[in-house]
Amino acid sequence: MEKKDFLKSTGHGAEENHEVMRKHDSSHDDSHEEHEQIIRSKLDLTKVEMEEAKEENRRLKSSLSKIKKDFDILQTQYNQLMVQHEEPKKFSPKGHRQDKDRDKDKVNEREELVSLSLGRRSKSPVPSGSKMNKEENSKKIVEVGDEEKLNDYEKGSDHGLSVAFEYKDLSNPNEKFQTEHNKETISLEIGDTNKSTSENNFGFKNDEDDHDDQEELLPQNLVKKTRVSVRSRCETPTMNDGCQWRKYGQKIAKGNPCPRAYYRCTIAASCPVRKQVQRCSEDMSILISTYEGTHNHPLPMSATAMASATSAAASMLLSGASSSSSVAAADLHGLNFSLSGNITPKSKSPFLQTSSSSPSSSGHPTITLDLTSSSSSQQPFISMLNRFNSPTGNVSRSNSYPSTNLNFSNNTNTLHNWSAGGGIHSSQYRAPYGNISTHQQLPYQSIIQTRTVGSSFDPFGRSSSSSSSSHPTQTNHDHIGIKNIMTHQVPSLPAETIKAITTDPSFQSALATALSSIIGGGDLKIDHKVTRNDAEKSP
DNA sequence: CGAATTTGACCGGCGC
DNA sequence: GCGCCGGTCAAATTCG
Repeated sequence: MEKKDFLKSTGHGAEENHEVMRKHDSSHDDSHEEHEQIIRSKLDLTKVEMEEAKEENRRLKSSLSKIKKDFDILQTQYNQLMVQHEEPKKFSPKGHRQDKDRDKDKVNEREELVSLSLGRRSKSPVPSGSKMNKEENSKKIVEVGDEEKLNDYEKGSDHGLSVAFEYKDLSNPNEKFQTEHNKETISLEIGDTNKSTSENNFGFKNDEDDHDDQEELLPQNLVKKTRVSVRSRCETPTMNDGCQWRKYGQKIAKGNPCPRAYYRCTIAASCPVRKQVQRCSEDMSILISTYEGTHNHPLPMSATAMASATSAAASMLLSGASSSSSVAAADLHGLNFSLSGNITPKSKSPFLQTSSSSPSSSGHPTITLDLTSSSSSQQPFISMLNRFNSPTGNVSRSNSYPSTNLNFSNNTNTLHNWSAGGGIHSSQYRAPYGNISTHQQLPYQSIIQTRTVGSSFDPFGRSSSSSSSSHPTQTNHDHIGIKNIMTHQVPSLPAETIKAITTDPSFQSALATALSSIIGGGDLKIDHKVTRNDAEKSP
């Protein structure tokens, strides 16, 4: 495409050159040589430009192929997990074949739209240990849920990937021993949200009813909804996060002269997701966007990137809330994820001091992604992710609810990249919302399942385990394995969990890919749709 | 003219 | 019970 345009333009330039030549021939024979020289220099210049364009095209091609490759890898991993997760339930050869076909179809459908599920749900107050034997608990497991069960749960609406981080209080000496001597692993569950009695589900809610049902049924619904607050330097009124929002209110909040704007997701009429946007009273250049609720519809690819980050943040918050009072920090290649497992006001950080003016301080468990930067570098967010060198570990708490700060502060001004980037009308900006669960995770509802082998994650909810490589189609373990994740104390597990996730090359790759779509100004319109319904409809 | 935004009114939760 | 405050509603207004 670019090449074409370029050739077109250069061709046009050549014509002009010829015209110039003709003019000179007819009028000034004396200066003919001089003009010829000029034309030659022009031609040389054009050639150089052409070479540059070729080089640029080459770079773009390679980057595109890299993105494609990453996406393929993620797809493959997801397929593997889906097959794994269906296999235990399919005993007949027929069933197996159906799985294959279904898997095939899923690949095709996935190319249409990715429904990324990033919320966190807890299905039951019952400790997971009640259903799992100790052996299972002491192992890290990668559960691939039964799709039918999931369907029961999700009641036939659109489905996203469900990722669950489970944390278990390893009070059992044996289990402690394992945590101390074995590599920590993290349970990543996809799909089956019913199987486990306690799990954190990252998933789209399918509809408002589903959402409401959940709130009615769960004891933890007594606790306020979890929010993810994103602090970013942004000149525009709102951040471009990939979603469409409609403003429905504005208020001057106490303690902050800047008005707080209230937005509602308009991608789907019934989407319960809300967003609050407010400037920081201490630094007007900082925009605080707070997301609440879970989308009940597929997200555009550009919106899933932020969703990935915010879901990780939400998982940290909730895991942290369920852990002990120690503060855990994970330096993820410089992406500083810090969290505090305690809810004591003493753990407030300087960051939190600004929360009085932040929408996140309204009594909800809030996690903050600090994307503010100290410099005005315009490097892409991806670069930041790759560098991950933030030295600080901000921990924030708001009110009596756990609040976690994910400090993305680095040398880059990620805000500009994440924000509208100019040119996009505020009403059409793309917004980051993680599909964050709206329910508070109670400590006993979290489980960390450990095993002696590493496991891997990716932002799309896929997981793999080196011990579960029995699946014939599994091919990417080397790529996604989590390396040397050691744990010594239970309290540090949430941070370690995040570390495990974010140190995973595949995670970074996927995140970078997704973010690319945003940074690219939305030119990369890849709407991938993965809906279970569609998948099941296929033969 | 329809859609989006603005803005004052209203409601519910919470603390005193 | 009252007042404060955050959040939402909905009529009025603005915008494209």
